[in-house]
Amino acid sequence: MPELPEVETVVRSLRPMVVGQTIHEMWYDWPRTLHSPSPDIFAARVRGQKVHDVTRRAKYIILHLDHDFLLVHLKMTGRLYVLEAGAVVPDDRWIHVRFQLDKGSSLCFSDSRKFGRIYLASQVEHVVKGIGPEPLEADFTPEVFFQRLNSRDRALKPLLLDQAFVAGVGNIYADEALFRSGLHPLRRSGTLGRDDAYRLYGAVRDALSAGISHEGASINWYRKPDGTRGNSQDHFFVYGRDGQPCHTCQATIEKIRVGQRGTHFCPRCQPAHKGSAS
DNA sequence: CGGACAACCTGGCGGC
DNA sequence: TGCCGCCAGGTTGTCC
Repeated sequence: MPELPEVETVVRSLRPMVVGQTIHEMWYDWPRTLHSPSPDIFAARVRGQKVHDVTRRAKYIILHLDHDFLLVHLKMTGRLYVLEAGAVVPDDRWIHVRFQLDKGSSLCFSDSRKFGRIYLASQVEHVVKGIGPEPLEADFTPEVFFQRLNSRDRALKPLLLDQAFVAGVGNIYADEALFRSGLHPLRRSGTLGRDDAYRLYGAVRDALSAGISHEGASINWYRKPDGTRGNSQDHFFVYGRDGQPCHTCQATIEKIRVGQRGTHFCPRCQPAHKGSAS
């Protein structure tokens, strides 16, 4: 579910609520959510540690503690939010982990599909391994992107979804970025010229930035930590718009399968290329 | 290296 | 209303 914009929105919302608070106790009812260390060790080790910052790397939410990093990956349906003491308890039967904070407040991890994972590690790198560049960071330049694209020969859609290639892009923003670039999802990465690559570079960054400015997309499960919805879904060009007219050219948006993932594109704005398989 | 597919899980929705 | 199959924002491991 959550991609870079959604995770970034959660991080920004959570940071002022949990920084400075201490984790006093941990409760859980689905052991597999606690990836590592094992639940009993996890609980003992996290107890008493204070939260100093909340940041993001790729789609991981990172809580900086006294001696460790607490990492949360929301996967498809995970939610992370703070419940203040005395607050109206939400009707949420999918809470699987709770961290008791100061003055009766708690940090809740809810996840209906139970794909989400929580880690406790002394180094972020022990958990986040082999991840590609952050697309919104300064060291990610259009020339670097061009070189990376040309060093591979893969359809653009699955390549953008590959976290080792570029961090944080998921199914929604991959489709949105490809539309913004005018490139077909099946176009082979090795066939891109410098101009194409630079255009895609800008499109990826613009799509992600727009997602952040709209506080993420709430299509189904995603909610901001305060329980409200993001608005990014109201600004999509192609995702979920199959059968509807393209905002740019009025052609009908199509949906195909690429690498087992639903893929939306405009057949007129993103024409097939001799270098693509369709 | 790239592609296909199964797993991990549950809920919502469309179709009959 | 009930049941069934399909779909879903992610990632990992296996096999070819």
